[in-house]
Amino acid sequence: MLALTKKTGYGLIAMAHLASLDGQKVSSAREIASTSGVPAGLLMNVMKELCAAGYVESVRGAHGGYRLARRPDEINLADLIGAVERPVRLVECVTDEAGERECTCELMARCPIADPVHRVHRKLNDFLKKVTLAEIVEPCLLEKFSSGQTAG
Amino acid sequence: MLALTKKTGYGLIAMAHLASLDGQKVSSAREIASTSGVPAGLLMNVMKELCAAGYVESVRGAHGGYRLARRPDEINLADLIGAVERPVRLVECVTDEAGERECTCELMARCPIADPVHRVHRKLNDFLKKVTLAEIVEPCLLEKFSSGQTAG
DNA sequence: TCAAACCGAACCATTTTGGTTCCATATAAT
DNA sequence: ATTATATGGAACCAAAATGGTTCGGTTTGA
Repeated sequence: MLALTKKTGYGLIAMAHLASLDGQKVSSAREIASTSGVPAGLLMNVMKELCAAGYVESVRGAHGGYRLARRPDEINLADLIGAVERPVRLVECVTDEAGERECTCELMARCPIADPVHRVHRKLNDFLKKVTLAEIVEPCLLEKFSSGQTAG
Repeated sequence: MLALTKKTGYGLIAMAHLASLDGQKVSSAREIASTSGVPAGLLMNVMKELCAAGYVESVRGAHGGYRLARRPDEINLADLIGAVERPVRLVECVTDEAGERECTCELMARCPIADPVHRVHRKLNDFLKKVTLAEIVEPCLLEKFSSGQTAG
């Protein structure tokens, strides 16, 4: 459908939330969920994936939670998508993000559009790599500095 | 999954095929299917949709088939996607291609990322609008003019 | 009249998504 | 120690989307 999944959307919302925290503070998945209105159980799963992918750090046990593991401008949409949903793949016959063909699509031999479409795929990926969490999160940060830390 | 559906891929292949025909010649869905190795029944459906959307013209009856209804440089990927699959929609809360919100997403009121994500959606759409059939089809056209009409 | 082609509409199996639930482990507070 | 709260890991399921088929109808050239 050429759409992000809800998991990615929820992940973005959660990362935006975490970006609005200061210092080493953590926020639990349940907390993020209730603040943002996202289903808690699903968000828990997403957070685990974000953690496994190294975008957030977890603190276990009571008063635990998550915090960002990288600066927002070091996190881009393409990688984030790869962490919580299947990787971007404009067409089936391109599996790695560089757009190289590795598959054994039977159409490939006579497919008249493989090369140009792979080129488009690479351009799409470049585009997504340029979209950073920093710019998605920007209004949240503004809010953070103007309204004095009401989140949480 | 942020991927085109196979229908869109098949549609592109078919349009590329049609672009390689000269003049007012038509090619039947079955013919395109057997040439390109795409499942015939499904391609028939896709062709109907492309026809309904005005990208190809149909000639009914024996010796009928399809031909392009527009110049390849007047057909862009964003519109084509809209014709054969559900429209591009980076997130749920944006339904029209301009990226304006029209939905009534309950998260909207407290969603911290709606505006930036909509901005990204618009940029994605602009990108897809710039990808024309002409550039996807280019190698086919080269083949057409160099090897003297072997296709079909 | 017949066969080839489009037209319209169901119909179905598989895959993906969205979401829940359960159990195990870690840890702060009592 | 016990308990409440958290993550970690994995299975599980329903709903939606996709990929593909099929059937009956209409048009039209031979």
